[in-house]
Amino acid sequence: MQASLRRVRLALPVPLRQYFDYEIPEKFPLPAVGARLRVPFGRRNVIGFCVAQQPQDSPADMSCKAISEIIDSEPLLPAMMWQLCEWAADYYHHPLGDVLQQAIPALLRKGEAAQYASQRVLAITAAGTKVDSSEIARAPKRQQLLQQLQQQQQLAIADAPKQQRQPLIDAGWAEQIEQVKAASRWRYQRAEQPLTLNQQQALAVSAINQAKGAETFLLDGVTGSGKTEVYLQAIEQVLERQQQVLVLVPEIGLTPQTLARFRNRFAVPIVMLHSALTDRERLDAWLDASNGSAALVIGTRSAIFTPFKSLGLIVVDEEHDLSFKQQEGFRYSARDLASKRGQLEQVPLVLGSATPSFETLNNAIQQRFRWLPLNSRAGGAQPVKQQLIDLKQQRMNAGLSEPLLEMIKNTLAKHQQVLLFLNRRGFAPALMCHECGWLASCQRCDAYYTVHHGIRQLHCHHCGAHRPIPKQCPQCSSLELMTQGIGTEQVEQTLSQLFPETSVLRIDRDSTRRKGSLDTYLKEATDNKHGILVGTQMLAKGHHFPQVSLVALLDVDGALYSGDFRAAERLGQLYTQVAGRAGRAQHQGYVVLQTHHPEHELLQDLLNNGYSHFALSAMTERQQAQLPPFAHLALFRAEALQLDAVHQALQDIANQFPAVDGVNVLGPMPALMERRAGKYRMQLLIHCTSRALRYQVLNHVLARLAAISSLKQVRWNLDIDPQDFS
DNA sequence: AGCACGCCGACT
DNA sequence: GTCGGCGTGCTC
Repeated sequence: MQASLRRVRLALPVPLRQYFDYEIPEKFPLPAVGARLRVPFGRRNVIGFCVAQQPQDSPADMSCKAISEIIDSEPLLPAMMWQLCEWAADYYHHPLGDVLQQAIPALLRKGEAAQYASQRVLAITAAGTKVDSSEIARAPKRQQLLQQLQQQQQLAIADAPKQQRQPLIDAGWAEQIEQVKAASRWRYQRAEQPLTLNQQQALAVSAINQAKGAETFLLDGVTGSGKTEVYLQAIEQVLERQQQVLVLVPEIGLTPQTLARFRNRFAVPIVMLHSALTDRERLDAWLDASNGSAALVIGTRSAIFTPFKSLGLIVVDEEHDLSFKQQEGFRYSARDLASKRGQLEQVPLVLGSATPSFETLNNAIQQRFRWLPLNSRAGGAQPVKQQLIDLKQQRMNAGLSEPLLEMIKNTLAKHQQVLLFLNRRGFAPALMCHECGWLASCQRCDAYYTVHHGIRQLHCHHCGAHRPIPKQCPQCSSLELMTQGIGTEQVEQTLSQLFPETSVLRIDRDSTRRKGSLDTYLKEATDNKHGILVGTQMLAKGHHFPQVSLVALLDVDGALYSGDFRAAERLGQLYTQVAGRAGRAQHQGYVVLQTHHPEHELLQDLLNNGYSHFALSAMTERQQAQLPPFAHLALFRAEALQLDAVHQALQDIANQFPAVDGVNVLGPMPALMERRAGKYRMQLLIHCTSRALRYQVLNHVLARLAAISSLKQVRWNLDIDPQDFS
């Protein structure tokens, strides 16, 4: 019968919503569910995970290829991680094979054994143990090495120079052997005394420590209120119990300073997972966490998939940060997966932010999360003074109003720093003909070219196309071409001219393209080497410049009237984070906002009543409009060279949706940028009143898509809980 | 997603 | 004459 077929079902690392069955030749044992296998797939070899042994429904008349290798004799991942991946594949309606692939380090994806690399070590032999080291007293270096070996049994090759070790090897006292690092144990040790907590901090620490099982906490604290100290003291208690801790931080927040803060406090093995690691270092870190050698793991988004031997606490710092959501392929939210992981492992989760996302705030309001507010600023820092500058009727100089220039002048006179934000890099966002109004636009996108003065080029920020700046209008041949709008490059240039005595530093994607230059610039900025800092959002996150006392957002109008319903939330977060950068030290801080709409209600609310109040009002609007977090969205995106193919494919998807109360299908509609890199882009928005409904209806629809031929003409994907509608 | 096959423009 | 551009189709 079918059960006699020696077959396995595999989840392969391809974005296809199906499994693949393979024969197991007699010479192999049946692989364990969860083990990796190497198999031929099309014209190449891939590594997949076994999801079922001897699948009963494998069609006997279908011929299957044979596997080529069983890599793991037992499941690669602990049961908990396997469950998390299965849950994620299900929740995000994403193929399990692709989820598993993203959940493991690159070397494991390539079929490497889940082991430390073997290292050559110098080990003492039986003869070497017995020999009296004074025999070679005339060669003191060698004698010292021998004594070291007699005490420690072995040494890394790097610690034993060839000139000294070779004679010992020749004498038969020592030998070089290949050795695999073993799991190590640690004992909790505090390196530095904790700070004294204020009442709210103490309350927060004790609430977290008394958590039963999988409780989630929102640590809601303004900048400077001492969130980190709460993390540290909550972590300490977990480490004391010999349990491990996972800390997730935003992409940009993983700085040497972050690490230093933890290192200084705890004398335990700490592992950092950041983008600069080699594949080998990543696997070693993964193993350290998995076998318990690491006490603390600090990492960005993908660190949520790190297996632990004994996890005791998860912390997500700056939980509102967008970098926790992966924006391509498997579009998971590490923050939301952290919540699921907390439930699976029955450990508490701490979400920290000065500006919580509306999703998290709503969960706190609904009492699904326990709300721990911290609202007193530590160290008695003065509150910043806020100012709205109405740009209507103002004379402007490269995006800078006269009142703002005056404030910059005053700040520089006091030898304090100025921080300016403008979310547009380049010199100007467009080039226009003064005679006929022609605008230089990208051939492949629905977008204008951005003018970059420094490199004398027009750049399309959407497809990367570039060309020289034309001298003449191609439409009317006029020579009067002028730039339109302001970018960071222009602000930098103008400020350098206006304040020739002051060093102006620009920090954006263009100025920091060289590896390591961001760190260098940030260090220079911290050391007060530049009076004025101009940058994009990149400059807003997690950096503290003690000498900054004036911060300004040069143009916030785009966020007030944007097509994206989350724009106001983001502005509120940016403004609040940025305001926290002003005057954390002893001097009075100022934060300035330039706008043409000073009367805008949300803006007034934000300035007069603070982020929490602003968030509650903005959330009322969301509730009235039935938008997240009061509804649950999914977004199908599709692109292709022919517009009608894209439209047809999405229309066919839309037609699969049953008419159900609580499910609304909106579209197909053009994407915010309908044409990008030569392709037409459209989207289909699915709006549901509950998660459960969304889950069911998408399962129903996705099962039917394989039969739809129009989908083969386009590239499409599905985004659950989309954060961005471009 | 790869990877190959397959058909049209600028090079040795 | 080919190298290579990426459009199209397939993967147990």
